[in-house]
Amino acid sequence: MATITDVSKKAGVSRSTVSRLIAGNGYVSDEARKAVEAAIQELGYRPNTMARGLRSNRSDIIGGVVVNVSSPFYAQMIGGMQETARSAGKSIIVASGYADRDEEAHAIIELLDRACDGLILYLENALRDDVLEIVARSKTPVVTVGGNECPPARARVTIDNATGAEAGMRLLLEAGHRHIAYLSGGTIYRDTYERLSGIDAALAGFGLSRDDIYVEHGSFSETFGQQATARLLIERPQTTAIFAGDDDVAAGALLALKGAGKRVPEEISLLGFDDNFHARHLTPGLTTVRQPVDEAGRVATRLLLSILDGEPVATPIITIPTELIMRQSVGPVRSLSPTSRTVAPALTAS
Amino acid sequence: MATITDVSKKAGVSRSTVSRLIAGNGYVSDEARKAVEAAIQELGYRPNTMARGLRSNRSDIIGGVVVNVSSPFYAQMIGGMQETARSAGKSIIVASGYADRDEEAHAIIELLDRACDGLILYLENALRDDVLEIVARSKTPVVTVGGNECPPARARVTIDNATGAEAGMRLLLEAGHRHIAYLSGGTIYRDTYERLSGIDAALAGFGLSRDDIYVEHGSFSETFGQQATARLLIERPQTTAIFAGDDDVAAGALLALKGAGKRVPEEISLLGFDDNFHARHLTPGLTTVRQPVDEAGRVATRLLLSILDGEPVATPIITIPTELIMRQSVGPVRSLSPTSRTVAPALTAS
DNA sequence: GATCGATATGGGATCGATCTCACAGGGAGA
DNA sequence: TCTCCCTGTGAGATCGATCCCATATCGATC
Repeated sequence: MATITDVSKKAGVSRSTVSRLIAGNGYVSDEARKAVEAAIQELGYRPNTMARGLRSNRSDIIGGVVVNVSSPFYAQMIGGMQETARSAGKSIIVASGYADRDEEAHAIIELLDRACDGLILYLENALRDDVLEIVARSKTPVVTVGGNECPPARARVTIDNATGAEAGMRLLLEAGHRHIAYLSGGTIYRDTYERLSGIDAALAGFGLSRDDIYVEHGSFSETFGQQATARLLIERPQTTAIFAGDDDVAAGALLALKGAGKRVPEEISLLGFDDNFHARHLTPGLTTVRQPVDEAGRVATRLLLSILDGEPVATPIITIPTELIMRQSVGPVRSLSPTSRTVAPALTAS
Repeated sequence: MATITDVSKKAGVSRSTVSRLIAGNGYVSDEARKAVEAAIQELGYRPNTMARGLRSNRSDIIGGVVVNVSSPFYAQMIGGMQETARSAGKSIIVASGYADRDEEAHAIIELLDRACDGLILYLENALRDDVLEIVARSKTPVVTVGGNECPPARARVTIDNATGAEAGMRLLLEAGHRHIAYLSGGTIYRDTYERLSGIDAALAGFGLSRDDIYVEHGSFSETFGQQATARLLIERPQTTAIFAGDDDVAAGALLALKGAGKRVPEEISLLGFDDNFHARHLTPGLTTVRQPVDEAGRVATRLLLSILDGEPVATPIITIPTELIMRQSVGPVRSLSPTSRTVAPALTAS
């Protein structure tokens, strides 16, 4: 591979001049510029990233940690990150934290070793103390997405769980539902509490409180949705609507409902959260609160890029709005004859 | 950050000794080893990746190009790659090629600029000539996955499309179907032809040929599946089974079938290909040919790692077997009374 | 006792860029 | 004319590791 010295020799200038031209700083005469550009072209010269990085202490690599790169949810976020990073000439290395504190620690340290210019973290646990110190010492700027708060972060991107959950709950209440079950996710997540506060707000708007609905905590998984719903059908048969903590929980709930021969939404309404990849493929299509996770990835990356450019971060917390996606799984309550056959509810499909 | 010189000073040895210890080659006395290890511990020393890379011309980064990192299909593959690479102490940078020749070229060049030790490519187009030359000149080993052949590749991992398609078609034939439509993907993919050859083989086993079924070429998309199926229902109402080019096509087909009030599998059977993320979430669960794409990612990475270790590549082409996943969308043909209500077919659910 | 190989260590060149500093020429203003 | 600033260029130090080579010690073998 050609080096900068080869280029400088061919162009009859010094390495410094070539370097200045490439970096776009300092003075370069038109004559020199042309000669160097021709030499670069002819030799097919590409600067050595390592040498540059060693000297300038920049790698042009952004590190990302998500729960699991294989999951469609995070894949979307990574897509958003990559798109944005690419337009700034940076690449992305992602690692999985597998929702495990030590795995997350390992992933972060690995990324720091790679001299990432900055980190975007979607963690499920608080940072281990030793890692916290290492991150701080490295002075690598950090932006977090979703999840819980994380001390070293210079900025945080969250999705507006509260308003999303509020809109979802209001949808159910406006459809006349009063026997509502909320199958929440795990209690270790900030998301969970934010959503609950939104639910409270919606309930309050109808003169109700959380005591007027049934709330069960579990995990963000299909299994939980299925098991909790199966239990629910036996213990609380009066339930007319289920609000699932996320679409996985909703998918599980739907399996249980179908298994019990319940028609959705005629007999029971089902509302999800996330707008996962498969939400629109469920039957009936799942009405859900969309979390624009790709947008979160883009925003987080943009934030990090501007921090790297030395721009002051105006708003250290950016909240991304959710969106209610209307499909077919929520319908009006049938209070008098809950098992009677009804026409499909008049909600817009998407 | 502490450097190797700091460590050597603290331990009272030379940098060379520290370097030898870390690299694990050359001789280091027990005494020196202990002193150095203590110093490393105390200073929290971590070798500078850039400096190491510059000198040794290794980055410990593997570059990957897939069609689209956001897609669940490729996310799975990336997960497999990452898992394997991690255990060898390497990281992965992935870029999207968006099935566009120039985008793919751009992605590859970007990865080469990052001095990736090797590349894993899942491309949809032949490499641009100039890129081919650059890759060759860089001597970076390349492993390709799926898709078409790619000249610079030292090894290739393919998924056994032919056998998979053969097994799928045989399933339909054994269930008694004779009016079969195959909604194929795009004609630019090698996959397409491999699957067709498998289909031919299955047909031959029943004394039939491709002329005895209906084949339509389109693209690997839900839209194609939906439109082609809608057309099919009008123009070839005798069809009793649809074999979709992939699960997206199948999802589209299912939408069209439901839209037309057709019951699956009672009135018409539907078979997919891939075992996409949402295959099991469709209703009915989609019987499909599983492409173990995560395994392909793992195998490709393992191959690349052994090439990087200088091991001779015994088998330059590795074929990964597919697997028939039995769910509920394929049933026996109802030749006499195609619209009569039937019980669910006796196939194993998964 | 000389030779040889294995063990152990350090010195210094090197990878390919960036970046600071010194310096030169030329035009403007005092 | 002298000074000062702007433009333009190159020499050389530097980043933090690796790696080749020289050297030293020690025990075994002839």
